[in-house]
Amino acid sequence: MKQKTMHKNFLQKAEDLLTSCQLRKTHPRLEILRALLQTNCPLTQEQIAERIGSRSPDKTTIYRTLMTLMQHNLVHQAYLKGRARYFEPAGRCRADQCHPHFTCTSCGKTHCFYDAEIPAVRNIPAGFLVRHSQLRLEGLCANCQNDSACQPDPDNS
Amino acid sequence: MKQKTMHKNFLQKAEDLLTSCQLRKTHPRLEILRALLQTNCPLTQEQIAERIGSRSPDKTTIYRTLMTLMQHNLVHQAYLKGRARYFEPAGRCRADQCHPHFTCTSCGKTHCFYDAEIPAVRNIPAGFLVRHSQLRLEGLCANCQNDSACQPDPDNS
DNA sequence: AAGTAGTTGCAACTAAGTTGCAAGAAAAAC
DNA sequence: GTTTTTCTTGCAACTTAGTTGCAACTACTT
Ligand SMILES: [Zn+2]
Ligand SMILES: [Zn+2]
Ligand SMILES: [Zn+2]
Ligand SMILES: [Zn+2]
Repeated sequence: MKQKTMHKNFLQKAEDLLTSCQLRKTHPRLEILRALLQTNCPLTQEQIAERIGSRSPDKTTIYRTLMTLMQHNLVHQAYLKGRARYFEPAGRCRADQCHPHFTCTSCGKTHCFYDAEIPAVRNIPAGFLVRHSQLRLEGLCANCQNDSACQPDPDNS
Repeated sequence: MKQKTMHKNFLQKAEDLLTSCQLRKTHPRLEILRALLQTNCPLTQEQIAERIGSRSPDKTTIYRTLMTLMQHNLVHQAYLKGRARYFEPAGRCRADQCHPHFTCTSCGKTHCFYDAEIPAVRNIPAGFLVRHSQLRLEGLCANCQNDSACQPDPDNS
């Protein structure tokens, strides 16, 4: 029951977001947006496809849809380790700064710190106009601190 | 003269760094380290090869050398826009935080803010042990603020 | 219901990075 | 200073992540 309600809500929210940007409410867009809204960490194209499952759109469509959603500021990228691009809903950040992302060096999981705040940076060189900032944090998550077998891995890139 | 002196110094520094890690002082390692030490912004494999010029090692060697240098903490990665990996000498950062990187949204150039400092982040969720932080800044560089033709480009990824 | 403009899937392609392995070069041993 | 050992390199082939062109399709408009 509760599941179904949440499900409905995310789909409804996806529709509302598309409407607000005057974008067509196509099946791929609704599914992709819903997948992003349902999770609380940034996802790659492949992870989005996995979560949608067998009805997932082609990867080309996923990338093109993400580009469209980024152009309309419904989605943005997080810059994490590794070569893949990570996407998440915009609108969980302030205009001048994204929420920080924490990646555990032991288990590799990334968490969004929605409520953490980046204080103003000191000693910005003269002449630069800073408009936006993003913070990447690394360390150990609660699980990996407790589990003695988990030690930070110095060469995971 | 001054050029030659600086040149000599960077090569000497590269040798010293390799010695300090008990790594063999091979031609590719010296050239790659020197290329990184000579510049003041992070470089991709391709940019390193360009700067070394015709005597540049194979790209496989460049990547493998960078991995080796990272394992010995002589080099680390910067996480910037785009798909390529960027490398720079370690040792221009504090242990708990890298120096911030500023990327101009208009011209795309990246600058290292060696002296800027990230104040402690507030509201880190309980249970997480933060060991390291990296800050990415975006905005307009001095040139692009003055040049009226330069406007921030919302969709350069 | 028909028209139109925007969207999708497929196949082929590109860019960035990795792997296996034989040949080559540093350092160590003699 | 030559030999031996061990580490390092270059090449070719491969993988992964993302992009492009284009014909078929579908959401919205009239
Ligand atoms: Zn962990
Ligand atoms: Zn996030
Ligand atoms: Zn600029
Ligand atoms: Zn830097």
